[in-house]
Amino acid sequence: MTVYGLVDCNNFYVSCERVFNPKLEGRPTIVLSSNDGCAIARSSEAKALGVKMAQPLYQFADLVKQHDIQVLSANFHLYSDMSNRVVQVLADTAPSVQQYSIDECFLDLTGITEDFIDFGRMLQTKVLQWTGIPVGVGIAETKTLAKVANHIAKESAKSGGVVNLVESPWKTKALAITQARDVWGIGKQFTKKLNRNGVMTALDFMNQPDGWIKKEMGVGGLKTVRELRGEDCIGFESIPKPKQTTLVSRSFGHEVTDLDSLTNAITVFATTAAEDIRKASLVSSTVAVFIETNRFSSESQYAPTRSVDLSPATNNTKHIIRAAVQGLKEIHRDGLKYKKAGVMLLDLVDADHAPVSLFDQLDPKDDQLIKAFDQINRQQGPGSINFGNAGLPSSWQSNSAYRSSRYTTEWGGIPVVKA
DNA sequence: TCTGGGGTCCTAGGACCC
DNA sequence: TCTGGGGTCCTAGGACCC
Repeated sequence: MTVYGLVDCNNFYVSCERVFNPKLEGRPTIVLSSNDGCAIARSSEAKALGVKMAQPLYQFADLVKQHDIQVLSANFHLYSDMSNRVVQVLADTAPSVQQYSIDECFLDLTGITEDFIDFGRMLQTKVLQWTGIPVGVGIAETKTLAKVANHIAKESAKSGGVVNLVESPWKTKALAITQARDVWGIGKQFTKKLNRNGVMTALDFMNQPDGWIKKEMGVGGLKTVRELRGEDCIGFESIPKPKQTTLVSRSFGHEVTDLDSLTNAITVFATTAAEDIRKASLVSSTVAVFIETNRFSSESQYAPTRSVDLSPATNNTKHIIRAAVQGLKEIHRDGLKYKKAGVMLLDLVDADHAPVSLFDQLDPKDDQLIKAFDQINRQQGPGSINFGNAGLPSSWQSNSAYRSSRYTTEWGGIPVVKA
């Protein structure tokens, strides 16, 4: 039997900000999504004031004023660096770690001989001490149950942030106090369907017949219910699977109409996406580009996507930009106001196992060029050298009015201690 | 005025084949 | 009016996650 731990950072982005700005401690604080759109992280104080997850800023601007809520733009360089530090501490401490998201890790605790609660508390203390990030820990026989345990750990002050459901007499109680909508794998649509049928709690859900669940929720629903019953259906993966797609997209700070500005944005996105897959030693055989008018506007919408084949499969910025810009030209229509755009790289495969066609013509200079490109940007800093017009000032830049420093990833951002 | 970004998996249905 | 039956493969879209 496997024992799973789930370590989840509390209000992760807010906690990262607090590490470097202790004045935020105890004050209602939120972090906004890119373009300063919605609240994507809320301190407990902000939650208590009624700020909802993913709520647009303009909808609670009054609350911000009334209660002096501290508002920050997202600083993903900082968060992903802090995330790596947390994962590192866990990896040094637990037998095996699987990073699940920027703020969550599953642990394989099989074989741990000491008391699980004690082990959880030790992890909590160590992560807090070494990184400054507070975490909660849930422990159980399946990942889905570990998620339940973690959820309870967050809600219940008594737990001190650590809950163990392994062979626990409280398991049934735990499932009875967990709402169906809080179960991992049950989202908005399924919650509606379940509630309509009188299924309100995780326990209710667990007691539904398999046939009904399969019919209403497919094989995914079946997996979830079995996991709740204690049957391990997902398993532990210490080696992450290579990703299959990558996406770089942004909402624009202002509406954009001209093809030049869109070309600039698409060039920047394609550059980032290509760098992304080069780092992972992957190549793509399809690039897809999309543009969108404002989807919240009452005016008619236009949101086309165009895929362009790359042959041979590549991670070369030059080829990827060329394909993306070609796609953009095919879908761009004059006279529309665009609010968002993006570049996707699809069908990613390992660069060493890339399919090669008989008719592909490879230019050895391309390879040298991209190596030099990466080297210059590594030595001189990101964006020192660019393809096309990617380095020019642009009219589409996303809003980011309240961003903190890149404390841990840029020389200029390192905090200074004044004597 | 203002509304995120980045992923995964599953399924239904069409195209195509014999 | 009537209109094979299966297979496979691909894609779009819907559900979920953080």
